[in-house]
Amino acid sequence: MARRLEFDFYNRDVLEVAPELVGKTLVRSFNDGLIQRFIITEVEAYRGAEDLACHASKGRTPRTEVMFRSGGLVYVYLIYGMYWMLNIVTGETNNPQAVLIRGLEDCYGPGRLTKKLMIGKDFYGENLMESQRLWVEENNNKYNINRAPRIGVDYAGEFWSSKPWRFFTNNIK
DNA sequence: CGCAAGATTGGC
DNA sequence: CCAATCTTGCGT
Repeated sequence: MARRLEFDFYNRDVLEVAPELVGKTLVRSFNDGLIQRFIITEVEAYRGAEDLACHASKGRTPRTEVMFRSGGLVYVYLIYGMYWMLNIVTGETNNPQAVLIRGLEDCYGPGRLTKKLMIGKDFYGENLMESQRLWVEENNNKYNINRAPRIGVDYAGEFWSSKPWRFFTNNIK
């Protein structure tokens, strides 16, 4: 079994953490003992209060509060009344950042993968360094990383929506 | 307190 | 192309 990623991995700038999360293994453990592992294939970085595409640009609210904490926690929110978005908080305290998990091997789409992994509201604030039901493991295989603009953030204006803060690999399906 | 919009998806 | 579906943040 591979090593679980710890605090020092997450507590860095999101632009360092996000591309390194691609190729790592997301692990979901269920009550009945079933454990599922998926390689992360696509992510997006949301970086600080100044990033108008980042929810934290709205300030510290009940929803965005967890992003203001230190790295390694989970930020989940409901979009379009239907889909839960899974994010991993990064960076130091009071520097609101998060990585949106957009794709896993065999499962593309941020709304689809949370449905598949049964991740919802009750994962808000989950500690990936201690959780018994969700964490990320090291993966020593190397994958090439591609960069592209983030998806669905035109509302933030071209300056922010054009930043190449989506990271993905095509080594894996 | 009302309301418009949303880090999406699947169906027509 | 567009409806679904409901939380959130902001304006009144």
